[in-house]
Amino acid sequence: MTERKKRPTLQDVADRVGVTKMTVSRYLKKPEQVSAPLRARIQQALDALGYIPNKVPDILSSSRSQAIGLLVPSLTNQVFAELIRGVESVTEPAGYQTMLAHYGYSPQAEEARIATLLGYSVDGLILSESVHTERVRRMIETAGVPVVEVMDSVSPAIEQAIGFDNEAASFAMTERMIERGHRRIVYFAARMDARTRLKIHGYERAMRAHGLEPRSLRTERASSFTRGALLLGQALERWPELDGVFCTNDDLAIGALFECQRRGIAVPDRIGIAGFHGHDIAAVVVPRLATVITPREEMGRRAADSLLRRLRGEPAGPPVVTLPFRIDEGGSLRPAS
Amino acid sequence: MTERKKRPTLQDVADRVGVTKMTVSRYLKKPEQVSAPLRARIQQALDALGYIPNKVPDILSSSRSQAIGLLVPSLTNQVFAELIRGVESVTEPAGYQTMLAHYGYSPQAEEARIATLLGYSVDGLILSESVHTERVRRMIETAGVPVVEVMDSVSPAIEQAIGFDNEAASFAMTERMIERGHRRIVYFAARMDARTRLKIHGYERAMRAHGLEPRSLRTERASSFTRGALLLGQALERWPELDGVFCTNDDLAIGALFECQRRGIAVPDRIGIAGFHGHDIAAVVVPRLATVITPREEMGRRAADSLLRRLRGEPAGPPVVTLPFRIDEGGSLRPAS
DNA sequence: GCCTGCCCGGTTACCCGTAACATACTACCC
DNA sequence: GGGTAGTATGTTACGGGTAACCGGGCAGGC
Repeated sequence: MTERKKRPTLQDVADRVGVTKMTVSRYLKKPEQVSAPLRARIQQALDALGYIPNKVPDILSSSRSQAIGLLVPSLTNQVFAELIRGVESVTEPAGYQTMLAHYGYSPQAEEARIATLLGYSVDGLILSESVHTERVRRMIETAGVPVVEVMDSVSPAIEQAIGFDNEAASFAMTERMIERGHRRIVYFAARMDARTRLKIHGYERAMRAHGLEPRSLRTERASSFTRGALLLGQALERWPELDGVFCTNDDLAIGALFECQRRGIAVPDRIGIAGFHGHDIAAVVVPRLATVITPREEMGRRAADSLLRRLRGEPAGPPVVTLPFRIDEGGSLRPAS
Repeated sequence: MTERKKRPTLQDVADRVGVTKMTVSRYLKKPEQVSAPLRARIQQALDALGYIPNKVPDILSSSRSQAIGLLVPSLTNQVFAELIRGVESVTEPAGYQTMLAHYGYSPQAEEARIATLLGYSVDGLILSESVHTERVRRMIETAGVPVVEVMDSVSPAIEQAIGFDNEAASFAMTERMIERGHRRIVYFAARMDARTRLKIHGYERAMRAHGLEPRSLRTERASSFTRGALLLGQALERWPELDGVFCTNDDLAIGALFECQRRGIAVPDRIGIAGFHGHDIAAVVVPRLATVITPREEMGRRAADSLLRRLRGEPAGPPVVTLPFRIDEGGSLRPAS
């Protein structure tokens, strides 16, 4: 059991058939160029030895891996699961492998992941961030691989950004809450990344535009249902008269919603609650959660599409693509009068 | 912009310094073997060119990639996110790269993913399934890489299984529901994989042991909150007198719980609800969800640990490791009398 | 002065699949 | 029968980092 068996190579298969490995390689890639009798014998040898194709030598000599790297900050966040699905719906049919890496919202970790991916010779990168270390920009530049950034359409892109306008989305939802009669609205933020800052800015701009005072509660911890519940408690202590909560994502919002239930606070009569992203769960809680529905899967599709297009040598398209978002009021805001 | 700059190699760096690439390679791996003045000049050249280490040639010549493959059926499922975290908490400090692949519960897709990973010369594999195609077993055998299977501790393992007893866990929760006074309990299952079958079996065994009639509702669709809500509707139509629902995972259970809220059905008085896995959300819904808390992260840690150990040539340990589960009654079962 | 040993850098070969080119052989035409 | 085209296989070289081995120069001991 401990004798290490070397995995079979093309040469092993070739020896067994009595041809050169080139012929076997041809059979695998362009079978019609190999005579019928040989085809049968080669296939037999492949089966007998259990040959597993080895991409490494080809990557080495061609410097092309037929793989792209996809970086997401987190895997537990539903948003990125849907982004991944979008990317793979394009890369897979095209015969490209997607290498997934996550970096826990840390720019340093992102840098390390990118270095690793480039070490495997990925042909292109999709990043979920618009803020990067200087070394990231340099690496991408010297590696000469195409890059697309997703999730945001505001910050200046390395090459191309495909996303939506976080600031505008946040502004729009805040206005909607105000229209529905909510006034003393508190913003719940978790991790303070660039996108969160944009969203807070949108919220504050909308509040001020209506002569209202913005108030926000921030935590450095990761967002979660539990965290949303905790934040609601803190907010009520600090601003007992609050009548609206706008959360940076659905997790916090759902947590806040449950905490209201637990405390017997009527939603939306006493407090209106809104989330961000529009996940499955927003549609099933009672009352349904008001949320901003963002084009997560579409961003993935578009980004992958643009990347593959460029790998085929086609032009990159516009440097910024802004996809639309949509507001779903659910049942957690006061009804329109 | 369109001139493709080739990414710098060790040779380029060496030329710039006036040494051979071997010396540069040494500097990167064992700097103490290079004289101090050269060290400085090499570092300068590395910075100037922005050299990015290339793992591919080394993988080719050593057949070792310092990477392991981790296969999970789904990324949207919280369970696997935690499994991944457990694996990486071990592989990362050890300097191993984790290559993630998902296969949507399809054995054929699993086979394809494994072939791809082996094509990149991963040094070992962690699989989340105990049922595999014949070709999967053969590939792993001929590739000669160590494998660990997680999530289940019952089915015969390829080499080693680290998991928990799905059947026993399901049996235990069913008994608990019965103890709490629920009798006409319906089982909600989604995708019919091997683990689901084990869980159903545990449920049925417990029901029969108490002279109760097992009833289950199955759907081939993926489980989700929405699906849980739908199943509850169907179940009530078919068995209006049901007083308990045991779901194959928390998502379905939460969906069912909300549907009860929507219909004004009292939980747990009229209907008791239990889920499986013990995610974050189970603890925040009102009432808290009864659920089986499974050792997701620990399975990942143990599996990675065992795999790395074997890669260092140490013995594999027992072929089956059964980790404990725990039942959390939450508030969605009737109180103990 | 010569040998020993160390330090530090260079040389060589290897991993394996495939692009590009070369060659053998057949068939067919005028 | 010589030329041409086409088909089927072989030959060669390449990619880039590193293990294993080699060798020059210098210090220190006797």
